[in-house]
Amino acid sequence: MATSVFNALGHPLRRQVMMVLRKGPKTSGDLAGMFDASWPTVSRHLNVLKEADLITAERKGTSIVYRANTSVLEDAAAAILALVGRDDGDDRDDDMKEAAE
Amino acid sequence: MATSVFNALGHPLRRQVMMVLRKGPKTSGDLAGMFDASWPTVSRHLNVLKEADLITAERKGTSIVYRANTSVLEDAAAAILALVGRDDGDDRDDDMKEAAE
DNA sequence: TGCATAATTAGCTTGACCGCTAATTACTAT
DNA sequence: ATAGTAATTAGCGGTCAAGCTAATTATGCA
Repeated sequence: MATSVFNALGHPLRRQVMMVLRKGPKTSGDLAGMFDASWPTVSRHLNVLKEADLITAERKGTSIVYRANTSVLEDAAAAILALVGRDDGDDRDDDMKEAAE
Repeated sequence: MATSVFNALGHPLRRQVMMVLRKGPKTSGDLAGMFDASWPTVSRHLNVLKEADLITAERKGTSIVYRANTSVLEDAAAAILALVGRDDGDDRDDDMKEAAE
């Protein structure tokens, strides 16, 4: 889960999409028109964000409306802060072998 | 900058390294011994983290000691929170064309 | 010097990502 | 049914990430 979110955010265009979407919903066409990339390219980036659950898609007549999913962003921020150690995590287990995600 | 940080965090093993390092410095050998991956593989992951400035490396005799760079993690968390819009960002500019990183 | 240990770099293979154009699906309206 | 607009999927070429083993560099010590 965290992996897909961070990978999704690991592309400038996708972060810019999130920037736009945080101010309100937009259709795929709206978003495609805002960037230099071709429409199909933007469309695939949107799909990456959707797979990471960072945005939701809803058909509205002939268009598809995208919305930001802020809760997942908050979770991601929390995951990073957990890495900082601010919460003084008491993870008494230093053996990471085959304990992957 | 944000791109490299998010991409670095977009791998489970690298996040686990950060988890370990937040509790204190470790040598490359220590870290390599904690995971299933081969030493060279771990070494390259460490390099990715270093390129993203998430960790620092310092030679200590025959070993190399790695330390977490918490400030970059905090910046990353802040970057995500900025995407959430909690700060009510007044970015009056919706034209993203050729304004990449 | 010469040997042993620590760690990285080199080289290779596999699989994924990114961007494009062209083709296809989905829906609306006439 | 047909045409038109919205959006995604298919397919292609190029590049980059991830894993391994083997080779190389760097340091410490007898």
